[in-house]
Amino acid sequence: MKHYSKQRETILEVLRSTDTHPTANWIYSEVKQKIPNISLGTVYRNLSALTASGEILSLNVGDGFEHFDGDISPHLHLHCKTCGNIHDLKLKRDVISDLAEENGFKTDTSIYVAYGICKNCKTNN
Amino acid sequence: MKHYSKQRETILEVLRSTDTHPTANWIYSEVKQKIPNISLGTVYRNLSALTASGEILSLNVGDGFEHFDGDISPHLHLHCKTCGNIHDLKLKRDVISDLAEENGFKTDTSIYVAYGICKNCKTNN
DNA sequence: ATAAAAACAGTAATCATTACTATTTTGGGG
DNA sequence: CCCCAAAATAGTAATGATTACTGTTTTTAT
Repeated sequence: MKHYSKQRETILEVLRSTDTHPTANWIYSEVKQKIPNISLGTVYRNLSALTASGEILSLNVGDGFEHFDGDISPHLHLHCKTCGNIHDLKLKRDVISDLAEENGFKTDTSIYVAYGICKNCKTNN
Repeated sequence: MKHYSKQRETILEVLRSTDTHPTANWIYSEVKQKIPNISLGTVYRNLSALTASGEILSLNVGDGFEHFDGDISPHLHLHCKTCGNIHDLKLKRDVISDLAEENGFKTDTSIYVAYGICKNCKTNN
């Protein structure tokens, strides 16, 4: 097990303790409660490093923000255009990645985003 | 069939004539050859409108640019981290969207991106 | 033909992200 | 324990893709 800086460990903790797919800025404000003088640049740098090493996922749903996900198991992201939330749907198998591999593409990460309206928003409107 | 402005029609033509998943700026420079005084803002505005109406897809692979796709049939996007190209892989059925619908999420668009190394780059390195 | 609405060109502003710099922390020998 | 080089950090400045704004032109409906 690698040895991380306190900053990186706290960033990972914070990210893994939520399923809200937060932005860098949200993570920054959370981590700041534990490390008050942490820099926003440090948050960005560590999130980039963690993404590059495959420990977390980076997700872009087209709202102008990069979102991060501490759950790297294969799952769908359902982005509701009404409430704006990103819901998860676990997959038994990463069927899309399988398909890519069958066609000669060596995958290391796969991101799925479906856009529409979630169950909650459908029934409440 | 709706009546579009010359600008919007040209933007659609340009986008549909390529499978390179271009950026707004690339589309702008192409359309400029046909409409020399078109404004970059016009390109952005029309791409947004076309995306909102579902006539084209907006795609974000994490390179800092928004990419656009004139092909709205279900397919994977394979983003090669070596050559940077986005390759397409056609799907017979939109299995992921089906799964989302089965779970109560009403989809209108689904975007799939797999990250890795494409066939070309694998054999040439 | 005319007026209201929509789209446009051109330009200015925004702001999430990245780059930079001086300082601090870390880890490995000796 | 002490030294030094490498890595990480805090704080701040810069970047640049995208959006917003404004005055003008084009379209649409009556």
